[in-house]
Amino acid sequence: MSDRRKSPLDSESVEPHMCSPQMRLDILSQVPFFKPLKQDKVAAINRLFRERGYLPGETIYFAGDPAEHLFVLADGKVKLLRHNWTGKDVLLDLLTPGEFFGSLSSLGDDAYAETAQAQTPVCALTIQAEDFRSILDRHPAAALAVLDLVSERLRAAHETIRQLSAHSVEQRIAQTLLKLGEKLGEQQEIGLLIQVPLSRDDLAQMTGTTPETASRVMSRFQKEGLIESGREWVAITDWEALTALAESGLG
Amino acid sequence: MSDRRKSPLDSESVEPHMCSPQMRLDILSQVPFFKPLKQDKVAAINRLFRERGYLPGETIYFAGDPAEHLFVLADGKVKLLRHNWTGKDVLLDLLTPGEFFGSLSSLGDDAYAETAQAQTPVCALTIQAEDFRSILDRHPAAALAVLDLVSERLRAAHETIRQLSAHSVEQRIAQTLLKLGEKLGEQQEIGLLIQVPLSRDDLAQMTGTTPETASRVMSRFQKEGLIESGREWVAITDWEALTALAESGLG
DNA sequence: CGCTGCCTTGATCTTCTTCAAAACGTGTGG
DNA sequence: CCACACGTTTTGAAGAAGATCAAGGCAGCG
Repeated sequence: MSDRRKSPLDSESVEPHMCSPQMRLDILSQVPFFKPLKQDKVAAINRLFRERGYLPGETIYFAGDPAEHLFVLADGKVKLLRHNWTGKDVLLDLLTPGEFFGSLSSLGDDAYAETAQAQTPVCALTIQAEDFRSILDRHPAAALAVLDLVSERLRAAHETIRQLSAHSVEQRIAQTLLKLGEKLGEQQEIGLLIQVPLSRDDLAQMTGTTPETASRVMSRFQKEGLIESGREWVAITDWEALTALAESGLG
Repeated sequence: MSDRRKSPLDSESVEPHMCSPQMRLDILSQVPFFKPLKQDKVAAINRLFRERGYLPGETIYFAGDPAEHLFVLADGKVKLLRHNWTGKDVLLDLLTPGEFFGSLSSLGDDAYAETAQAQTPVCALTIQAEDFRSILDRHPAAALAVLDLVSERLRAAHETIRQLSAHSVEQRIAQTLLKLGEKLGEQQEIGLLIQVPLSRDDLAQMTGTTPETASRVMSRFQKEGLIESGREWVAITDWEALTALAESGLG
C-alpha cells in the first residue's frame, strides 16, 4: 500500500482535440439516435454540425446561458454540473464519447439548466437547437431514440435521488465507484482502472458530501483492500466486496 | 395556533372514480402530447384506452412488475415512489390530472422502475405500451411533446439532486412546500392550502429525512407563522418568508 | 367510547461537517 | 536531473445536524 504508483491514467495530448471529417461521420452514424437513419441522411445531417475543441477544465457553456446548441461528444470526457451560491457544486453526470448534452428544447430563449465542463481534452460536434429539432420532426425513429435516452437518464437521476435519500456516504461512494467502473473501467494489473481524472472533490460533488469525508472513506476502502487510489485516479481491486458494501452497508 | 381546524381538504367520494366517455375525450385532447393532433385522431386514439379506478392507498403497479401499460391520470392524485429494502421509501413525484406515468419504452419485457400508488380516489386511462409507442411513431409532434415533458422531469430530478446534496433539511422542506403550493395550492382563508392529503411521513420521503425531523421542522415553521398545518394537511401562510428561508437558509 | 394511526416532543447517540495544518505528487524551471 | 511550488490529499479535533429510540397526545372513525 505504500508504493502508490504514479498516475496510471492514459496521458492525453493537451491540444484541443479536432476530429477528421471521416471520424465525424463515423461518430454521428454510431450515435444511438442517428443509427436508424440511412447513410446518406446522416451525411446530410453531418453538414449541419460544426466542430469545437476544448481544453481540460475549460467550460463549454454555463448554466443560465441561452441554450442555442446541442452537443455530441466525439472525444474526451465532459462533466455536467449545477452551481450553488454557497460554492458547493453538484456533479450530475460524467459523459463519454457518443453521448449528447445541451439544448433539446424547441424554445429558442431557453437557458441551459446545467454547466458543461471539459474534464479532459474534448472534441464536440455542435448543431443549432432548432436544426436538431427539425431533424427529429422529420425522423420519428430518431425522436423515439432520443426519448429513450432521456428516459434512461431520468431513471438514473431517480436512482441517484434514492441513494442520496436513503444511503450513507460510504454506500454512496461505493455505488458511485462501481457505476464509474462500469462506464469508464479498464482492466489493468492494478485492478479495474477508472479512466478519467477523478479528484476527491469530484467524488464529493457526485455523492453530496465534502472532500474531507470523501478522502476518509477512500482511505478506509484502500486500507480494506477494496480499491487502489492516488492523486486523481482510482482503481477497483475488489469488485464483489465493494458491491456488497454498496448494497447492504455491511462489509 | 391552538385552534388547529379540522381538515380543510376537499373531501372526495371514496368510490373508485370512473369518468364519463365525454370526460375521457376531453381529458385526452387536453393532454400536452395529444393537443397538437386533430380531433378525429384523438377520438381514434381514445378507443385504444381503457379506464381504471383506484381507492386511496391502492397500488396501481409495483416497481419490478412487467411494464406493459402507460397511464394518463384523469382524476385524483398519484404518488410515484421507490422502495428500499431498509423500509425507507422515497417519494419521487406527486402527479395531478393530465400527467402520465408508467411505461414509455418499446421493449415489452421491461419492468417499471417505480411504484405508483393512488393518494386519493383515482381514475386513470390506460393504454398498451406498444400501442402508445406506435402512436408516437406516427405522430412526430406528439413524440416531441412527450420528449419535452420527460426533459422537464429530468430537469426537476436534477434540481432535487442539487437540493439533497447541498441544502439543509429545513431548506428542503421549505422548498418542497413551495413547489407543492405552486402545483396543488388553492387560496383559502387559512392561506394557500395544499390540496392533497400530506402526512409528515410523505414529506419525509420527499425530502430524504425522517418523519420525526419533518415534524420538528413543521412545528418550527408553524411557530414562526410560515404555515398552518394539521393531520395530513398543510397551508402556506407566509409565502415570502418561506421563499427566503428556502433560498438563503436565514429566516 | 375506545381503537387505530398520525403527530409531537424529549434525550441520547451517530454521522458528517468544519476548521486547521501537515504531507504528498506532479509538473515546472533552473 | 534535481529542487521548488502548486494543488491535491490526508488526518486530527471539535462541533453541529440529524437519526434513533421511546413515550405520550390528539383526531377521526366505527
